[in-house]
Amino acid sequence: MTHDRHLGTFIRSISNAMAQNMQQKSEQLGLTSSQGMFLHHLWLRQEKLGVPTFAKDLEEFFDIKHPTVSGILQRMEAAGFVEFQASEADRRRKAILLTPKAMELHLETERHIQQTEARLVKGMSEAEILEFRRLLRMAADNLGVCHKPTIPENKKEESNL
Amino acid sequence: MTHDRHLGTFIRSISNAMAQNMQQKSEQLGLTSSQGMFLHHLWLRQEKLGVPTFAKDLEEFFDIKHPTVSGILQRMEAAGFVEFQASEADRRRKAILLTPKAMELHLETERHIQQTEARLVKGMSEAEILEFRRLLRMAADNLGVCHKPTIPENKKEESNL
DNA sequence: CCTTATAATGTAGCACGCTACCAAGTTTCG
DNA sequence: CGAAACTTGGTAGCGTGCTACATTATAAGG
Repeated sequence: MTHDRHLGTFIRSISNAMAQNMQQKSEQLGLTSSQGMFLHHLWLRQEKLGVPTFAKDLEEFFDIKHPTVSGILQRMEAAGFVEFQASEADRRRKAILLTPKAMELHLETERHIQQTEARLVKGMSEAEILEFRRLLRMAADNLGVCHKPTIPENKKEESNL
Repeated sequence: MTHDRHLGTFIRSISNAMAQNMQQKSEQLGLTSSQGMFLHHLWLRQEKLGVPTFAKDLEEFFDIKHPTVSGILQRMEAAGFVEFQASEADRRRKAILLTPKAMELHLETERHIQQTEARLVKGMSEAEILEFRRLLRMAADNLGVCHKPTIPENKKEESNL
Protein backbone atom coordinates (compact mmCIF):
# COMPACT_ATOMS: atom_id res chain seq x y z
CA MET A 1 0.00 0.00 0.00
CA THR A 2 1.78 3.09 -1.17
CA HIS A 3 1.17 6.54 0.22
CA ASP A 4 -1.26 8.80 -1.46
CA ARG A 5 -0.61 12.44 -1.88
CA HIS A 6 -2.93 14.74 -0.02
CA LEU A 7 -6.04 15.48 -2.04
CA GLY A 8 -5.05 19.12 -1.96
CA THR A 9 -1.81 18.76 -3.86
CA PHE A 10 -3.38 16.13 -6.07
CA ILE A 11 -6.19 18.37 -7.25
CA ARG A 12 -3.71 21.18 -7.73
CA SER A 13 -1.63 18.97 -10.01
CA ILE A 14 -4.65 18.01 -12.08
CA SER A 15 -5.62 21.65 -12.38
CA ASN A 16 -2.11 22.61 -13.50
CA ALA A 17 -1.94 19.73 -15.96
CA MET A 18 -5.24 20.70 -17.55
CA ALA A 19 -4.13 24.27 -17.95
CA GLN A 20 -0.90 23.11 -19.60
CA ASN A 21 -2.87 20.81 -21.87
CA MET A 22 -5.16 23.63 -23.01
CA GLN A 23 -2.22 25.98 -23.35
CA GLN A 24 -0.36 23.67 -25.71
CA LYS A 25 -3.41 23.30 -27.92
CA SER A 26 -4.12 27.02 -27.97
CA GLU A 27 -0.72 28.63 -28.19
CA GLN A 28 -0.79 28.64 -32.00
CA LEU A 29 -3.87 30.84 -31.68
CA GLY A 30 -2.09 33.25 -29.35
CA LEU A 31 -4.41 32.36 -26.49
CA THR A 32 -3.72 31.11 -23.00
CA SER A 33 -6.05 28.60 -21.40
CA SER A 34 -7.79 31.21 -19.25
CA GLN A 35 -8.22 33.47 -22.23
CA GLY A 36 -9.68 30.55 -24.18
CA MET A 37 -12.25 29.91 -21.48
CA PHE A 38 -13.10 33.61 -21.32
CA LEU A 39 -13.50 33.68 -25.08
CA HIS A 40 -15.82 30.71 -25.04
CA HIS A 41 -17.96 32.16 -22.29
CA LEU A 42 -18.11 35.57 -23.91
CA TRP A 43 -19.07 33.99 -27.21
CA LEU A 44 -21.86 32.00 -25.56
CA ARG A 45 -23.36 35.10 -24.00
CA GLN A 46 -22.81 37.40 -26.95
CA GLU A 47 -23.85 35.16 -29.84
CA LYS A 48 -26.08 32.50 -28.32
CA LEU A 49 -27.85 34.56 -25.70
CA GLY A 50 -27.46 38.12 -26.84
CA VAL A 51 -26.73 39.39 -23.35
CA PRO A 52 -23.92 41.82 -22.59
CA THR A 53 -21.09 40.67 -20.35
CA PHE A 54 -19.32 42.75 -17.71
CA ALA A 55 -16.25 42.01 -15.66
CA LYS A 56 -18.49 41.18 -12.71
CA ASP A 57 -20.14 38.36 -14.64
CA LEU A 58 -16.81 36.70 -15.37
CA GLU A 59 -15.72 37.15 -11.78
CA GLU A 60 -18.79 35.28 -10.55
CA PHE A 61 -18.91 32.59 -13.18
CA PHE A 62 -15.26 31.61 -12.98
CA ASP A 63 -15.08 32.24 -9.26
CA ILE A 64 -12.00 34.41 -9.45
CA LYS A 65 -11.33 37.80 -7.90
CA HIS A 66 -11.83 40.96 -9.87
CA PRO A 67 -8.18 41.97 -10.25
CA THR A 68 -7.59 38.62 -11.96
CA VAL A 69 -10.43 39.28 -14.38
CA SER A 70 -9.05 42.74 -14.98
CA GLY A 71 -5.61 41.41 -15.86
CA ILE A 72 -6.87 38.78 -18.27
CA LEU A 73 -9.14 41.27 -20.02
CA GLN A 74 -6.29 43.78 -20.34
CA ARG A 75 -4.11 41.19 -22.05
CA MET A 76 -7.00 40.10 -24.29
CA GLU A 77 -7.57 43.71 -25.26
CA ALA A 78 -3.88 44.21 -26.00
CA ALA A 79 -3.99 41.11 -28.21
CA GLY A 80 -7.05 42.41 -30.03
CA PHE A 81 -9.55 39.81 -28.84
CA VAL A 82 -11.92 42.09 -26.96
CA GLU A 83 -13.06 45.71 -26.91
CA PHE A 84 -14.89 47.66 -24.25
CA GLN A 85 -18.01 49.72 -24.57
CA ALA A 86 -19.10 52.04 -21.80
CA SER A 87 -22.50 51.22 -20.37
CA GLU A 88 -25.05 54.03 -20.44
CA ALA A 89 -27.16 52.57 -17.68
CA ASP A 90 -24.29 52.35 -15.21
CA ARG A 91 -21.22 54.39 -15.96
CA ARG A 92 -19.03 52.23 -13.73
CA ARG A 93 -19.40 49.32 -16.12
CA LYS A 94 -17.94 48.50 -19.50
CA ALA A 95 -19.50 45.84 -21.70
CA ILE A 96 -16.94 43.35 -23.04
CA LEU A 97 -17.25 42.70 -26.76
CA LEU A 98 -15.46 40.04 -28.79
CA THR A 99 -13.72 41.33 -31.92
CA PRO A 100 -14.13 39.64 -35.31
CA LYS A 101 -10.63 38.25 -34.82
CA ALA A 102 -11.78 36.50 -31.65
CA MET A 103 -14.98 35.28 -33.31
CA GLU A 104 -12.90 33.42 -35.88
CA LEU A 105 -11.15 31.52 -33.13
CA HIS A 106 -14.28 30.47 -31.37
CA LEU A 107 -14.84 27.12 -33.03
CA GLU A 108 -11.27 26.01 -32.54
CA THR A 109 -11.26 27.16 -28.92
CA GLU A 110 -14.44 25.27 -28.19
CA ARG A 111 -12.89 22.17 -29.74
CA HIS A 112 -9.85 22.51 -27.49
CA ILE A 113 -12.01 22.82 -24.40
CA GLN A 114 -14.04 19.78 -25.32
CA GLN A 115 -10.95 17.75 -26.17
CA THR A 116 -9.47 18.56 -22.79
CA GLU A 117 -12.72 17.72 -21.02
CA ALA A 118 -12.92 14.42 -22.88
CA ARG A 119 -9.33 13.58 -22.06
CA LEU A 120 -9.96 14.19 -18.37
CA VAL A 121 -12.73 11.61 -18.13
CA LYS A 122 -11.36 9.11 -20.64
CA GLY A 123 -12.10 5.57 -19.52
CA MET A 124 -14.87 6.58 -17.14
CA SER A 125 -18.41 5.31 -17.66
CA GLU A 126 -21.30 7.73 -17.87
CA ALA A 127 -22.22 6.85 -14.29
CA GLU A 128 -18.67 7.47 -13.11
CA ILE A 129 -18.57 10.85 -14.81
CA LEU A 130 -21.80 11.84 -13.10
CA GLU A 131 -20.47 10.65 -9.76
CA PHE A 132 -17.20 12.51 -10.35
CA ARG A 133 -19.09 15.70 -11.02
CA ARG A 134 -21.29 15.16 -7.97
CA LEU A 135 -18.29 14.64 -5.68
CA LEU A 136 -16.49 17.63 -7.15
CA ARG A 137 -19.55 19.73 -6.49
CA MET A 138 -19.69 18.53 -2.89
CA ALA A 139 -16.04 19.45 -2.45
CA ALA A 140 -16.63 22.83 -4.07
CA ASP A 141 -19.59 23.52 -1.80
CA ASN A 142 -17.50 22.56 1.22
CA LEU A 143 -14.98 25.20 0.21
CA GLY A 144 -17.62 27.82 -0.57
CA VAL A 145 -16.88 27.87 -4.29
CA CYS A 146 -19.86 29.52 -5.86
CA HIS A 147 -21.36 27.84 -8.83
CA LYS A 148 -23.16 30.37 -10.95
CA PRO A 149 -24.92 29.23 -14.08
CA THR A 150 -23.70 30.51 -17.41
CA ILE A 151 -27.01 32.09 -18.17
CA PRO A 152 -28.85 34.88 -16.47
CA GLU A 153 -32.15 33.83 -14.92
CA ASN A 154 -34.37 35.48 -17.49
CA LYS A 155 -32.60 33.77 -20.39
CA LYS A 156 -32.24 30.31 -18.96
CA GLU A 157 -34.90 28.56 -20.99
CA GLU A 158 -33.50 29.74 -24.32
CA SER A 159 -30.16 28.02 -24.02
CA ASN A 160 -29.27 24.57 -25.22
CA LEU A 161 -25.59 23.90 -24.51
CA MET B 1 -31.63 21.69 -15.10
CA THR B 2 -29.02 24.37 -14.88
CA HIS B 3 -25.81 24.41 -16.85
CA ASP B 4 -22.73 22.98 -15.31
CA ARG B 5 -19.38 24.59 -15.67
CA HIS B 6 -16.79 22.62 -17.59
CA LEU B 7 -14.94 20.24 -15.34
CA GLY B 8 -11.76 22.11 -16.21
CA THR B 9 -12.77 25.43 -14.76
CA PHE B 10 -14.52 23.68 -11.91
CA ILE B 11 -11.43 21.80 -10.78
CA ARG B 12 -9.40 24.96 -11.17
CA SER B 13 -11.77 26.79 -8.83
CA ILE B 14 -11.54 24.06 -6.23
CA SER B 15 -7.77 24.13 -6.46
CA ASN B 16 -7.71 27.90 -6.04
CA ALA B 17 -10.15 27.78 -3.14
CA MET B 18 -8.07 25.19 -1.30
CA ALA B 19 -4.94 27.23 -1.71
CA GLN B 20 -6.74 30.29 -0.34
CA ASN B 21 -8.04 28.25 2.56
CA MET B 22 -4.57 27.01 3.48
CA GLN B 23 -3.12 30.47 2.98
CA GLN B 24 -5.53 32.07 5.42
CA LYS B 25 -4.71 29.50 8.08
CA SER B 26 -0.97 29.78 7.54
CA GLU B 27 -0.37 33.46 7.00
CA GLN B 28 0.17 34.09 10.69
CA LEU B 29 3.11 31.69 10.43
CA GLY B 30 4.57 33.57 7.50
CA LEU B 31 4.00 30.62 5.18
CA THR B 32 2.14 30.30 1.90
CA SER B 33 0.20 27.14 1.11
CA SER B 34 2.87 25.79 -1.21
CA GLN B 35 5.54 26.51 1.36
CA GLY B 36 3.46 24.73 3.98
CA MET B 37 3.23 21.62 1.85
CA PHE B 38 6.94 21.76 1.11
CA LEU B 39 7.64 22.08 4.83
CA HIS B 40 5.49 19.09 5.65
CA HIS B 41 7.10 16.94 2.99
CA LEU B 42 10.61 17.98 3.98
CA TRP B 43 9.83 17.25 7.63
CA LEU B 44 8.52 13.81 6.74
CA ARG B 45 11.68 12.90 4.87
CA GLN B 46 14.11 14.54 7.24
CA GLU B 47 12.66 13.50 10.61
CA LYS B 48 10.58 10.43 9.92
CA LEU B 49 12.68 8.79 7.25
CA GLY B 50 16.12 10.31 7.64
CA VAL B 51 16.61 10.70 3.90
CA PRO B 52 18.02 13.85 2.33
CA THR B 53 15.81 15.83 -0.03
CA PHE B 54 16.92 17.57 -3.20
CA ALA B 55 15.04 19.92 -5.49
CA LYS B 56 14.49 17.05 -7.92
CA ASP B 57 12.55 15.10 -5.27
CA LEU B 58 10.11 17.97 -4.73
CA GLU B 59 9.76 18.46 -8.46
CA GLU B 60 8.69 14.83 -8.89
CA PHE B 61 6.52 14.49 -5.82
CA PHE B 62 4.51 17.66 -6.33
CA ASP B 63 4.55 17.32 -10.09
CA ILE B 64 5.76 20.84 -10.73
CA LYS B 65 8.58 22.07 -12.95
CA HIS B 66 11.99 22.78 -11.52
CA PRO B 67 11.93 26.57 -11.87
CA THR B 68 8.84 26.56 -9.67
CA VAL B 69 10.62 24.49 -7.03
CA SER B 70 13.59 26.82 -7.27
CA GLY B 71 11.46 29.88 -6.65
CA ILE B 72 9.65 28.45 -3.64
CA LEU B 73 12.91 27.26 -2.08
CA GLN B 74 14.51 30.67 -2.60
CA ARG B 75 11.66 32.37 -0.80
CA MET B 76 11.75 29.78 1.98
CA GLU B 77 15.48 30.34 2.36
CA ALA B 78 15.00 34.10 2.48
CA ALA B 79 12.38 33.60 5.21
CA GLY B 80 14.76 31.38 7.17
CA PHE B 81 12.83 28.11 6.82
CA VAL B 82 15.44 26.10 4.91
CA GLU B 83 19.18 25.95 4.35
CA PHE B 84 21.20 24.25 1.67
CA GLN B 85 24.09 21.85 2.04
CA ALA B 86 26.23 20.95 -0.94
CA SER B 87 26.22 17.23 -1.72
CA GLU B 88 29.61 15.54 -1.82
CA ALA B 89 28.43 12.66 -3.96
CA ASP B 90 27.07 14.86 -6.72
CA ARG B 91 28.23 18.44 -6.81
CA ARG B 92 25.26 19.57 -8.86
CA ARG B 93 22.92 18.90 -5.97
CA LYS B 94 22.23 20.69 -2.69
CA ALA B 95 20.43 18.94 0.14
CA ILE B 96 17.53 20.95 1.54
CA LEU B 97 17.51 21.17 5.35
CA LEU B 98 14.76 22.55 7.56
CA THR B 99 15.91 25.11 10.11
CA PRO B 100 14.89 24.91 13.79
CA LYS B 101 12.49 27.78 13.09
CA ALA B 102 10.74 25.65 10.49
CA MET B 103 10.71 22.61 12.77
CA GLU B 104 8.72 24.55 15.32
CA LEU B 105 6.03 25.23 12.72
CA HIS B 106 5.68 21.66 11.63
CA LEU B 107 2.88 20.57 13.96
CA GLU B 108 0.75 23.58 13.18
CA THR B 109 1.34 23.23 9.45
CA GLU B 110 0.36 19.58 9.52
CA ARG B 111 -2.81 20.54 11.37
CA HIS B 112 -3.68 23.10 8.71
CA ILE B 113 -3.18 20.57 5.94
CA GLN B 114 -5.38 18.02 7.66
CA GLN B 115 -8.07 20.59 8.41
CA THR B 116 -8.17 21.58 4.77
CA GLU B 117 -8.29 17.97 3.65
CA ALA B 118 -11.11 17.28 6.10
CA ARG B 119 -13.05 20.30 4.96
CA LEU B 120 -12.79 19.19 1.34
CA VAL B 121 -14.47 15.85 1.95
CA LYS B 122 -16.90 16.95 4.64
CA GLY B 123 -20.21 15.12 4.31
CA MET B 124 -18.77 12.32 2.18
CA SER B 125 -18.90 8.75 3.41
CA GLU B 126 -15.74 6.68 3.57
CA ALA B 127 -16.82 4.93 0.39
CA GLU B 128 -17.41 8.22 -1.37
CA ILE B 129 -14.00 9.51 -0.35
CA LEU B 130 -12.38 6.38 -1.75
CA GLU B 131 -14.35 6.74 -4.95
CA PHE B 132 -13.44 10.42 -5.18
CA ARG B 133 -9.78 9.57 -4.86
CA ARG B 134 -10.07 6.80 -7.42
CA LEU B 135 -11.75 9.08 -9.96
CA LEU B 136 -9.23 11.83 -9.34
CA ARG B 137 -6.45 9.34 -9.94
CA MET B 138 -8.05 8.25 -13.20
CA ALA B 139 -8.27 11.87 -14.29
CA ALA B 140 -4.66 12.47 -13.26
CA ASP B 141 -3.48 9.43 -15.19
CA ASN B 142 -5.39 10.60 -18.23
CA LEU B 143 -3.46 13.86 -18.09
CA GLY B 144 -0.12 12.19 -17.45
CA VAL B 145 0.23 13.57 -13.93
CA CYS B 146 2.85 11.45 -12.30
CA HIS B 147 2.04 10.10 -8.89
CA LYS B 148 5.25 9.44 -7.03
CA PRO B 149 5.09 8.06 -3.50
CA THR B 150 6.42 10.16 -0.67
CA ILE B 151 8.99 7.58 0.23
CA PRO B 152 11.97 6.27 -1.69
CA GLU B 153 11.68 2.58 -2.57
CA ASN B 154 14.20 1.37 -0.07
CA LYS B 155 12.52 3.14 2.85
CA LYS B 156 8.93 2.35 2.05
CA GLU B 157 8.30 -0.25 4.74
CA GLU B 158 9.50 2.01 7.54
CA SER B 159 6.87 4.66 7.08
CA ASN B 160 3.55 4.91 8.81
CA LEU B 161 1.85 8.14 7.79
C1' DC C 1 -30.72 67.13 -0.83
C1' DC C 2 -26.85 65.28 1.30
C1' DT C 3 -24.41 61.98 3.71
C1' DT C 4 -23.28 57.39 3.93
C1' DA C 5 -23.08 52.84 2.38
C1' DT C 6 -22.55 49.68 -1.34
C1' DA C 7 -20.97 48.18 -5.92
C1' DA C 8 -17.89 47.92 -10.02
C1' DT C 9 -13.56 48.53 -11.51
C1' DG C 10 -8.56 49.89 -11.49
C1' DT C 11 -3.63 49.58 -9.72
C1' DA C 12 0.37 47.96 -6.97
C1' DG C 13 2.84 44.33 -5.42
C1' DC C 14 3.56 39.59 -4.48
C1' DA C 15 3.51 34.13 -4.92
C1' DC C 16 3.58 30.47 -8.00
C1' DG C 17 2.92 28.14 -12.26
C1' DC C 18 4.96 27.81 -16.93
C1' DT C 19 8.56 27.82 -21.22
C1' DA C 20 12.97 28.72 -22.93
C1' DC C 21 17.47 29.07 -22.29
C1' DC C 22 22.00 28.38 -19.84
C1' DA C 23 25.72 26.36 -16.82
C1' DA C 24 27.90 22.77 -14.75
C1' DG C 25 28.47 17.96 -13.20
C1' DT C 26 27.90 13.07 -14.31
C1' DT C 27 27.47 9.17 -17.35
C1' DT C 28 28.01 6.66 -21.44
C1' DC C 29 30.26 5.09 -25.25
C1' DG C 30 33.51 4.96 -28.95
C1' DC D 1 40.72 8.95 -22.10
C1' DG D 2 37.73 12.13 -24.43
C1' DA D 3 33.41 13.62 -26.74
C1' DA D 4 28.63 13.43 -26.65
C1' DA D 5 24.51 12.74 -24.09
C1' DC D 6 22.03 13.23 -20.05
C1' DT D 7 20.93 15.21 -15.46
C1' DT D 8 20.48 18.84 -12.07
C1' DG D 9 19.43 23.21 -11.16
C1' DG D 10 19.71 28.33 -12.10
C1' DT D 11 17.83 32.73 -14.49
C1' DA D 12 14.73 35.56 -17.41
C1' DG D 13 10.30 36.69 -18.60
C1' DC D 14 5.46 36.07 -18.65
C1' DG D 15 0.43 34.76 -17.30
C1' DT D 16 -2.68 34.10 -13.60
C1' DG D 17 -4.02 33.92 -8.94
C1' DC D 18 -4.21 36.67 -4.58
C1' DT D 19 -4.69 40.91 -0.93
C1' DA D 20 -4.91 45.65 -0.01
C1' DC D 21 -5.91 50.00 -1.38
C1' DA D 22 -8.02 53.73 -4.33
C1' DT D 23 -11.57 55.59 -7.46
C1' DT D 24 -15.85 56.50 -9.16
C1' DA D 25 -20.82 55.65 -9.66
C1' DT D 26 -25.06 54.14 -7.83
C1' DA D 27 -28.29 53.29 -3.99
C1' DA D 28 -30.24 54.14 0.53
C1' DG D 29 -31.45 56.81 4.59
C1' DG D 30 -32.06 60.83 7.25
